[in-house]
Amino acid sequence: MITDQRPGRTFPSFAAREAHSVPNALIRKLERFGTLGAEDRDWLRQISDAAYPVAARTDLVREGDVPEGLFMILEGMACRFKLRPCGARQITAYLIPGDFCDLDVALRPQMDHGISTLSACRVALLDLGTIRRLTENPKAITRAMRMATLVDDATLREWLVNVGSRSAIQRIAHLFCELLMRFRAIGLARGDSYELPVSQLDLADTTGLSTVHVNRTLQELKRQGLIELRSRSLMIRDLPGLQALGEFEAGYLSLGA
Amino acid sequence: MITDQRPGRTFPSFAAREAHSVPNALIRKLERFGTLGAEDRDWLRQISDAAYPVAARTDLVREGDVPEGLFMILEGMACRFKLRPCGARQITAYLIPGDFCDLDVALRPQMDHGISTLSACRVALLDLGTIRRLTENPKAITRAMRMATLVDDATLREWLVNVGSRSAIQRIAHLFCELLMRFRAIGLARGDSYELPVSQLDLADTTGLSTVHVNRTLQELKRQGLIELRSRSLMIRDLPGLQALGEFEAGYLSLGA
DNA sequence: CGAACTTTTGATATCACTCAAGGGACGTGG
DNA sequence: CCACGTCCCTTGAGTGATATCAAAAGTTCG
Repeated sequence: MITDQRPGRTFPSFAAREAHSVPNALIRKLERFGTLGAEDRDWLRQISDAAYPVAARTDLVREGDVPEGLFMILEGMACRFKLRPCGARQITAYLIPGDFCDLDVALRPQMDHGISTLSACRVALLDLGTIRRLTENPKAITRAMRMATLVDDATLREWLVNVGSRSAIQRIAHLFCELLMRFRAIGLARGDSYELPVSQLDLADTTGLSTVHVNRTLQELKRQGLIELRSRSLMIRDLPGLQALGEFEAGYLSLGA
Repeated sequence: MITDQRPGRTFPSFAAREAHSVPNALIRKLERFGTLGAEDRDWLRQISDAAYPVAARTDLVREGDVPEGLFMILEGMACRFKLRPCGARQITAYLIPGDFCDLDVALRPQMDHGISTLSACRVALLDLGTIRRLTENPKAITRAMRMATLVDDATLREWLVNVGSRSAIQRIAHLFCELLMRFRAIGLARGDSYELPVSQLDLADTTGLSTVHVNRTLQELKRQGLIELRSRSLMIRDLPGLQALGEFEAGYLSLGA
């Protein structure tokens, strides 16, 4: 077993690095879906500036809540999830910087799922009035946001395929490839590695596996020389190999662009 | 084994019965999300009238296609699906009368999944121009369609929970409950039963199980007195029991309304 | 009445789960 | 600076749910 954990966590440096790149995360993400005007970018920058910090493992919205607006994650990682009566949690999406929850919140009388931070985050909240204006009078930025939502939907379908029909090792391989591409797209990957502030329990609730089996599967991925994972920092050592194993095709993330 | 299959399929009578109720399926569905004007209803009726028949097991769109418009299912059942390199199919959604695929097609450069009929269907196609007009200048009907899309998303999340963390018997129980509610909502259920023109192979590709295990699980559901299933006609004998088993909560289908 | 598909059954294999316990790492308070 | 509690990760052993393989029986349709 290659454990070799460093003494300290990487969170502080993670946060420090993000402090500079993040005003861009949201903009970078949306610009992939079409050119934004200077006005649009200013507006997005204002949103970023108004963001506030939230501790790890904090609920932003709970299932059944009447939504107050649209959350945008500017730093850190969060997730959508559903809870089963027995207490089991299924994570249905990861939210990384630049991601937001659902342009159509204003139409939603109540949440059918919860949203919770996985790591410490910086989060902004767009109020319902702003969203209504955006959706009732669509402009360039609305279009970009709608395309981002299409990607989210496609990602959810990929996750269903993953969990519905792939083996444990394939599920994790696929997930790690997906996250690499998403972190790259917002400038938060260096080469083939990125910070993954997520516990093995979180991975288990994501992939529909038990924690024990996630642990063993991660070891197998390391043993095969496909990844390294220490201190919540993931390095992909053999990206083509990992992609082949997880049947990862990046198309769905960029909508073919 | 309680097989007791009737000599003929029920498709003909199914189609005949639908011929009357279907002009309403789309309208009934959208009216649950807000009052439509007479003009809106007329427009929907025109769409219904322009629908054409499609044979069972026919692809409407394939992954990678550039979408030509928005499909609406007016009779029969269809599905969204993804294919894995090995040929395995994961069904990611069932489309029943009144369902349609994605108001934002116009933004989608290519399909990330396929759509195929499961039974014989009547299908209408809205062209891209119409959709652009609809989305760029939202009106009552656009709002209703957006809400329908929110329900589709919520359903997809439920499916992920189903496949990601429930047992075989729970997955099928949950699915059958969901379909009952959806068929009821468009007037295609009689009491606690409905036509389910779907093979056990289709159910397997939906639930992430093998056909063999689907078969055995269906037998177990019958043995427990929860359902009857003959000639593609499903009768739920103990709805509360089936709901409890599948942890089915109808909320996500109606957005809490 | 034969071909293709679907459902059913039996036997065997395996992937992933559960239970149980030990070992790190980190934070806190004494 | 140490003692303690809490997470999180790791490991072992045993079990169980579901898959796979193979084949027969029923169904549909031309």
